Amino acid sequence: MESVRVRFAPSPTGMFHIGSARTALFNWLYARHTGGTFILRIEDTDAARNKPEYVGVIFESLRWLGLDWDEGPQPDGSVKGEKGPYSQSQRGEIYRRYVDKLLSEGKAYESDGAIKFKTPKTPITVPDLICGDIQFDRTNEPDLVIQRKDGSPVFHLVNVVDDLEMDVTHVIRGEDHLSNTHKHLALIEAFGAKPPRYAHIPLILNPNGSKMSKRDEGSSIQGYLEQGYLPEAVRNYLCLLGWSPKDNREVLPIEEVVAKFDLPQVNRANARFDIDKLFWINGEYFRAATIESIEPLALSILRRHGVIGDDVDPVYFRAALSIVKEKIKLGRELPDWMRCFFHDDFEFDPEAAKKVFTPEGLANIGKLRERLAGLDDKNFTAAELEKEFKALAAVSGQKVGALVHPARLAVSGRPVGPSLYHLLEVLGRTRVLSRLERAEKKFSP
RNA sequence: GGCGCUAUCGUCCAGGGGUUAGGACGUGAGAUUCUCAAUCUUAAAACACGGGUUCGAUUCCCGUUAGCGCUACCA
Repeated sequence: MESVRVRFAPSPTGMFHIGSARTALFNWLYARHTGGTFILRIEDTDAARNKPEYVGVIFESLRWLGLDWDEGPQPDGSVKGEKGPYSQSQRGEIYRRYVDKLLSEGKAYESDGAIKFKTPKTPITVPDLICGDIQFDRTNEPDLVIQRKDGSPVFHLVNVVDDLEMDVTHVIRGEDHLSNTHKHLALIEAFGAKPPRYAHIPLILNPNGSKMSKRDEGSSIQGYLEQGYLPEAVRNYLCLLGWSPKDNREVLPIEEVVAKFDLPQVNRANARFDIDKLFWINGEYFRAATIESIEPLALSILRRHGVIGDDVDPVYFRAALSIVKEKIKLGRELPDWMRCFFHDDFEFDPEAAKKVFTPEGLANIGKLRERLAGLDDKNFTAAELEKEFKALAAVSGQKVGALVHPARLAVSGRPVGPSLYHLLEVLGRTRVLSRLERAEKKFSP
């Protein structure tokens, strides 16, 4: 049995589409499952749309998703693999050779300056690992342009030639190519070569069922990166679009997907993109993540939003992050939740202030301040603070919530947040006491 | 228009000739908690339609409809 060789062949257009990400993922999964080779090839034949510098977007997106490739151009400028070059813009000579071969054998001809391939008009069967055998009646199939008037080769030609030259054994690609595959098979036959196996995976659609295009909301991988999604979560979600572990589980480690993944069980129906489910999966990963693993993400988002600068006390930062992390699902929520740890000049939620900073609420803040002032720095811990709150509630005959809510708003400006006792501990005695006093003065009539 | 693919809760995914058609997200209700999140309990929610085949079809076959794709000197 020959070793599996699959390829992912994106165009450097400047954005990395979520559908491309899934195609790359399924290729990668199949390569890793079979112990085969995953090739990255750059399809940059369309000079008008592609820019060399955009190749970096492809590298970054693949690496962010954890999809490593065995052959192809590398981010450091080197090239791995013996079947290169891996950018189509550098393979012009190879394509010309194939076109000449067709020309000299009378299988192609010139027409208005372009070169056309004489498409056979007989029926053909396209065998597909996911969709099964599909028949195409080619009686009315027009001849295929394989080289433009300007001498550049078209997609169908380069795609087929590259797959042949790179010894690709399995072509795993979007279903939008299914109806094109008979053309590729015809070309391969004309070259006298053995075709790869094909597997067409269904498309990702918008929530409304339309095709997800570049401009659609949520179609760009960079968008997820910027919003603070975790790559493992995005990857996990993508695995579930068209594939299933069949045991009703949703969150599962990639190693397990690699072990179980196979082509015949890939679903044949298009899937709609469900951002709510991705959000939920991200929350699962977020909560399970260690502080160390999300710290870089948190630092970069908070810096980008001006919540912190370059000099942050790492111990204080981690303490704050660890109590906030339990409450949120997405990195993007961090700035709002963490501002109060690093800034005194926060706004008070006006609605909450109206509701909580009542005369009673403010009186409670005063009582709290007196009571908490009795604690020293060493005793300013969540456990001790909880005791104090409960004791004060007991002596004043109130529910502890009557103390908690004004206190939270006074120290953070927000009606929601992490566990209050932990919040107070992390903020520390000095900040807490001065903020309690400030709120008391500011909101007293 | 022609050709191709597809069709199970709103969405994603199981299932499969006889099932109370299962799980997850989301939604509703309740419990718990200092808020929120989480967690727990619970509810509503689907086999597109019409013909066959069969004792029996959501499952197999055909058709219809709908969605998507291809039909470029785009990829």
